[in-house]
Amino acid sequence: MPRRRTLKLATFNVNGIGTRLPHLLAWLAREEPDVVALQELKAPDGSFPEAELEQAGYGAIWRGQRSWNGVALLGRGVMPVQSRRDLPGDRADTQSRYIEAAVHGVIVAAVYLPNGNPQPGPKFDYKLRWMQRLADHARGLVGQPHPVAILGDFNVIPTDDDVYDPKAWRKDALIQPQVREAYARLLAQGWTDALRHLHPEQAPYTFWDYFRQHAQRDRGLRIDHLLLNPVLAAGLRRAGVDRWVRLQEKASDHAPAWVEVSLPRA
DNA sequence: ATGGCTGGCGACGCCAGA
Repeated sequence: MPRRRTLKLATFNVNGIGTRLPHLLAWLAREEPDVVALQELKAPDGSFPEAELEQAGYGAIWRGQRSWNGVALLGRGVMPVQSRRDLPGDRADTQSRYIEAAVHGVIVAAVYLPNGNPQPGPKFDYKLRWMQRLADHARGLVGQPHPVAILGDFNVIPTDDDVYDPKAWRKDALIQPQVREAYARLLAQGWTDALRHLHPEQAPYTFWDYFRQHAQRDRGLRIDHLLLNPVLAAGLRRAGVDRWVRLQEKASDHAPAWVEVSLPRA
């Protein structure tokens, strides 16, 4: 048997890197993930806290945007080697929602799917087109002989088990049948939804809105997902959500979600 | 059934989030 190594991959929608930097640093120090996908930086490229993350031991690449969106990839002790900073399929799309790199021997895509509200409407149409573009690109990744992960905020509630009250969200873009079908078609390429796979009865939520103390009462949604191709899924060991981050003062409305995988040593 | 909260922007209230 070849020697193996364990890697922890995580995704975290920070809802503003400026406001959330202390939370991010505290979480990195406590949980020590090896690879991190960040979403909703809500900051231009020049405002990314490169030095603070380097001080914390992480190399980073990012694609920011003023006010909205923005994604990044972090590598513990290494600099991610960027392979893409755009999702193919629409040259006119300028929103910062995709970045891809090799990190610790894994090809990792950080994604921030469009919210899609209100639906129906142009924003919902954009969401569906974006999901189709993601599926087209992912088809070329899933069968790679290397480990590949797609990590991020998908803005998709996959099933009624992934929301505290499906009725309360029935008109929302995140739960619409077309969106669920698009997500199911993506998975059918051969991706493993890691949280669902290891928690088939009740997968943990990853988002709780700011209303009515929903975080404290665990009335949430599972919309941040970690998709693994078959090579990587073969080494899947554990998966979870660091809900303690969501319960901090001034927290993001999302918590970090993570997987632990065992890989052959290169 | 509705409105509840938060961040960014830029200067008081608005847009967007999910």
